[in-house]
Amino acid sequence: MSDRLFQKLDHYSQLSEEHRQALNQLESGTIVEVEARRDIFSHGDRPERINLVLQGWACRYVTLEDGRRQITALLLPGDSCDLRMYLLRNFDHSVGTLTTVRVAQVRPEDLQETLTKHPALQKAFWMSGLVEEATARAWVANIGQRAAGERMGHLFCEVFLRLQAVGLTEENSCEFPMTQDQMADALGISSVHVNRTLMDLRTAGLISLRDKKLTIPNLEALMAASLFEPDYLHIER
Amino acid sequence: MSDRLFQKLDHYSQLSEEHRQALNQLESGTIVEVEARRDIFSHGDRPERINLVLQGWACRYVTLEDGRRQITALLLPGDSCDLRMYLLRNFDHSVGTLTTVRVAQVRPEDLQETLTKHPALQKAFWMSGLVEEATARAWVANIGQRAAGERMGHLFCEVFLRLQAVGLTEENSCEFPMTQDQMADALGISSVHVNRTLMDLRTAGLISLRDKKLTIPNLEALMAASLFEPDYLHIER
DNA sequence: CGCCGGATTGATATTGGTCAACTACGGTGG
DNA sequence: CCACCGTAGTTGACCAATATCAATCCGGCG
Repeated sequence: MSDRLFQKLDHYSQLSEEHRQALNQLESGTIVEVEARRDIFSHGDRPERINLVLQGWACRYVTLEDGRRQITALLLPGDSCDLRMYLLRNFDHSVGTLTTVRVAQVRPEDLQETLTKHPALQKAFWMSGLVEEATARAWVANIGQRAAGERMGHLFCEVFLRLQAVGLTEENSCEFPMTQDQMADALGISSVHVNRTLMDLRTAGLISLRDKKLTIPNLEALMAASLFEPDYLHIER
Repeated sequence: MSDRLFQKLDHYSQLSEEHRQALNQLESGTIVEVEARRDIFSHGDRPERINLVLQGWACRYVTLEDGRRQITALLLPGDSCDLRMYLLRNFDHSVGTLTTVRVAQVRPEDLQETLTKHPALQKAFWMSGLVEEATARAWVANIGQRAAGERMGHLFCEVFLRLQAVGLTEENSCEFPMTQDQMADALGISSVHVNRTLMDLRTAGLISLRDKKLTIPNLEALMAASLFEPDYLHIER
């Protein structure tokens, strides 16, 4: 009974207890536990079920023929791996776990039915798709224009705000279970450089990161240092 | 009477003459000509009308406070600037023209009505949204992992295939009206480096580009050199 | 003719990548 | 209990890609 999805959607559209029930209903079907570093689905697969992340972190990623890998999005609790994708013949990217992940598998028809019955949910899901698209564009700008330190800071800000929106932060800290290798794949820099950049942010007092726990003593400061503008997340309510 | 939108959507969903009529109908309302280097809409604006590109090139872009700019997507004839966005309160990015652009402005209600009447169109529009999202992810991977030459080659391949899908290529060439500064903003490299990288591709015989006209003597070769995989475009039919 | 935007080129500075070693630490089998 | 191993993190030395700065060139146009 995790409720992250409800919390997230509630930012996009005014939701009621009834909607919460409907979502819980959806999530209460098949629940699967996937261990870390496994694919939830892979490039080329045919979409069949819709996977909702209940717990743990996953990511979208693309691999080039020669093995280079780019993580293109993080999937946190409350996110959907493949909402809407069942229209496509094949997935054009993969989704893999970063930690152990618990997903709810939903049949597209069931989701469809729920959405038809609840227009507010329909709107909320629709908006969450828009936000995902906006986030992808923000990542393009992040990787294309920002220097390593800003880039990493931007990622930390995004993660913190997204986790906050689903109630997974404390005062000024949250879980951050990615390894430095994974961060390298997400930021488009080498893992050695991730390590050094991390040091810089630490010695600048902007963050601390130990034992998979991220602390941001002054979020405003980190946002300023990273030129982070939160509007693309559309967390408004 | 440009028909690019119809040609594009016809790749996503089996369309008929009737659908073509419906689309022409939609596009026949307000038509606006926007000169080069103007915004069609700007970051922070409230979405009101839906803009369809009939002719010319535009782009989505984000600017950082200090002036750095990243182009996050190209909008070619047949593309929509802001389909679906009217759900959002404010735009989180801007759309600007690269050349003189002719756009059709459609009221969301009119589009909605057409889509309700024609499920095949609804599906096609839906898919075009998915493709746009997939393209954004491809750009993340492109900028994050590829070296300058591959990156530029990837862009050329994408543009060529997208223009081909709407009937805007000849044998092995197409228009390519971007300046080197604009390419720099799209690829996340400096304009000087764009120039040198372009030289490399030219001397490697992979492309020629003169007077805004791009020629790709051997598309297979360019795709291989750029590690380009076309599946994210979902041009299947 | 003179100006201007874009393209081109050279010289030099930085950032970030690569390779390789070494540390820290938790888990596992003997 | 300890030797061993694997994963993740850290560090140093060196190298390659790309940025920056500054000229110069070129074609179109008032």
